[in-house]
Amino acid sequence: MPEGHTIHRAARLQAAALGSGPIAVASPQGRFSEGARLLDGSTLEGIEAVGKHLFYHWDRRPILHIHLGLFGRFSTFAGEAAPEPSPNARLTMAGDATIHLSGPTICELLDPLQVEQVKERLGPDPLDRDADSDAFVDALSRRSIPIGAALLDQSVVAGIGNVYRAELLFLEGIHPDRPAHSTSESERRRLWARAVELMQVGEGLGRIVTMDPRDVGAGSHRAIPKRARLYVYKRSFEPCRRCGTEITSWDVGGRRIWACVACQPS
DNA sequence: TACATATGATCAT
DNA sequence: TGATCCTATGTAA
Repeated sequence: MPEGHTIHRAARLQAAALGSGPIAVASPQGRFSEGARLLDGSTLEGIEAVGKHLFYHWDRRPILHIHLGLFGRFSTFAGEAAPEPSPNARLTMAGDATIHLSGPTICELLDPLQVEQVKERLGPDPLDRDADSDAFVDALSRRSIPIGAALLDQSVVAGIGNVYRAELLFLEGIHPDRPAHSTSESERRRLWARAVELMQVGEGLGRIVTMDPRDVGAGSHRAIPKRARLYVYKRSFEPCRRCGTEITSWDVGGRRIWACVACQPS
């Protein structure tokens, strides 16, 4: 279930869990056997997250590039013996902890130049402390596509996916069909600030929670019932949590989006 | 058992 | 715009 927050969290937790010793790398499924052989027994120098991409840096080995896509998943086993990996496991890494990877869109080895080329295609990442928010604001001002589509374009902003785009546009009161360049500069700046805020929450919790506690009732995010974490995503025909208007959904940029057209006027 | 669905992205037309 | 790749899960049959 990967938007950028999942990826950054994985980088942080996996680096800590795997430890600094040699890592046994294998590919039970076989489609990454060659790469696994090359990495097997090497030590990990760090895991870098950029948008939805992960880069594993090893001691004198090529860089492992992973992108989970829609279906990719990690399973981490620490403190207990890891179970046999599923026959579909593309990659397993065993150090202090064991990690199984299945279903990634990308699992490949790259040299540093190729890594730079991947990064060059990405816009600023709200989870990057040094991100250039002006680049995001400028990119939106230059696009005539719907703002709902622009937020999914990873060259505009890296790490936002279908859940965050719908929730961000709700929270900022912006109709998803509005052309990106029709938004005001202050709307664009607020979108960025909100993305940073929401994705940091998501990184910390390991799931997407966008509701303001004031709209929920009280208590910590952990106490928020499953059904009450999001304002609009997948809530067709249900009442808006702010105004009661029925949530509607339609396609924007090739994906389903949900919105309250009363709170998000066109 | 089968089908629908999913927080993604690319490529062909 | 549509087809395609990748896997797991939940619901319907």
